[in-house]
Amino acid sequence: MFSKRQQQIIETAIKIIATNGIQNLTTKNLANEIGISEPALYRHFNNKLEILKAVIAYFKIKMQPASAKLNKSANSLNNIEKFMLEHLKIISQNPDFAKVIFSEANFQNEENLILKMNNMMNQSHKILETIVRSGQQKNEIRSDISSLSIIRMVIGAMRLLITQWSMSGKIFNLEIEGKQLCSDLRKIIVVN
Amino acid sequence: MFSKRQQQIIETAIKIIATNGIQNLTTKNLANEIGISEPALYRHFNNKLEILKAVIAYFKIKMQPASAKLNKSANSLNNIEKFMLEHLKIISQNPDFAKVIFSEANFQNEENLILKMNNMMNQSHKILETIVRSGQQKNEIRSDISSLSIIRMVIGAMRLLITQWSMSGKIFNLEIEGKQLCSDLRKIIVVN
DNA sequence: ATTATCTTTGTTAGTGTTCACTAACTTGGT
DNA sequence: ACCAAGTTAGTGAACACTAACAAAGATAAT
Repeated sequence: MFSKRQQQIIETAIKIIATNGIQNLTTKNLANEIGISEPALYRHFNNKLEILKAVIAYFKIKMQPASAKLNKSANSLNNIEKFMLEHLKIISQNPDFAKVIFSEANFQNEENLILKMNNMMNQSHKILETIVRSGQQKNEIRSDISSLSIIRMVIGAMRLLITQWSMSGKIFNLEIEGKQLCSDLRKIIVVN
Repeated sequence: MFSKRQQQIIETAIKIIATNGIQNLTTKNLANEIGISEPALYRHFNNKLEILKAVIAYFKIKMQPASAKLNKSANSLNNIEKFMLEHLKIISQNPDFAKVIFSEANFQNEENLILKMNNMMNQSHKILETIVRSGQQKNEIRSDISSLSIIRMVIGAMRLLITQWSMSGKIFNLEIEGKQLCSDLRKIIVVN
């Protein structure tokens, strides 16, 4: 899909956005950071927008394993736990992702980028929705609260946790804190 | 605090950010939208950064009433509900806020702006923390889950709801959907 | 094995456009 | 007469991107 050089450009772009903000992602900074000239970038991407699109596609590829590991037949509470922890693990291993991934607003000016970003997010939501719904049917998850609310709590809390981790300068262990959040979420949605 | 003209500049800046993204907040667009010349802006703010600082200060002023209405002696669950609904009400009445308020990443390049934005957010968190802690002490809120997790669920779910509302083009009623989320949150944290 | 050709990937130097901001002047109210 | 708040015209710097050329490696003909 992406050549070695393209991957290097994408990863460097992510690094720049994460450390200095998207305003500092200029062709000049990007080329300097890699150690090539500006026009060399255009041998690998048609324009800057294509680079941003590639960044989003790159996220998608990297995040896919988090959902792939789910086993639909397993206990739904365990699946939610796995869903959360796998996501947190990937973010934890790719710290630069955190700052970029929740800054949808940064891509606001380009219709296509918003759509791509939203699609990526919605994909995760839909997977979680399937788990929650089946959990409620199997009477593993309480049904006196709407599945939509549960999804909003799970994803909302998870995203906030990641944001807090990123904003704090990663002073706490994301996966450990995630496990605490996970077990608390489990307690409140489980059927007694 | 802010003169009439300054307020107009701030509100127009928010409008531009909300509709076209922060990349389109240029002195030219801002001046054109107001109907004055670019240099006229500089009669009211020293530079563009001061305008962005004013935008954040403006949010702070507008959001304050949401916390001011809380009654510390009241039932903590009612207080949480009021906390959420008052916030949603203000966002609902100022739809442009939504797109700007959660785009902290946009201000990433300016140290001071991040700090100001974070302070604003943390203020809300601390107020909610006080409510939750006292609710657990009064045995109105269950204590087998950490207050931190509860705060993350409440604020996380609320922020996600606002994001979804904003991203969807406001196709649903934020306050009605908020009430549903609120009552579900209440059910799961209440002591039975 | 050597030479010729093509393709890929890089370079230097420069384009027009847009940016935030300024100098200097004007107008209108007190 | 003064001062706040506007104007026109223009600044240098930074932006994404391009034209033209150079080097190096792979392929293929001699």
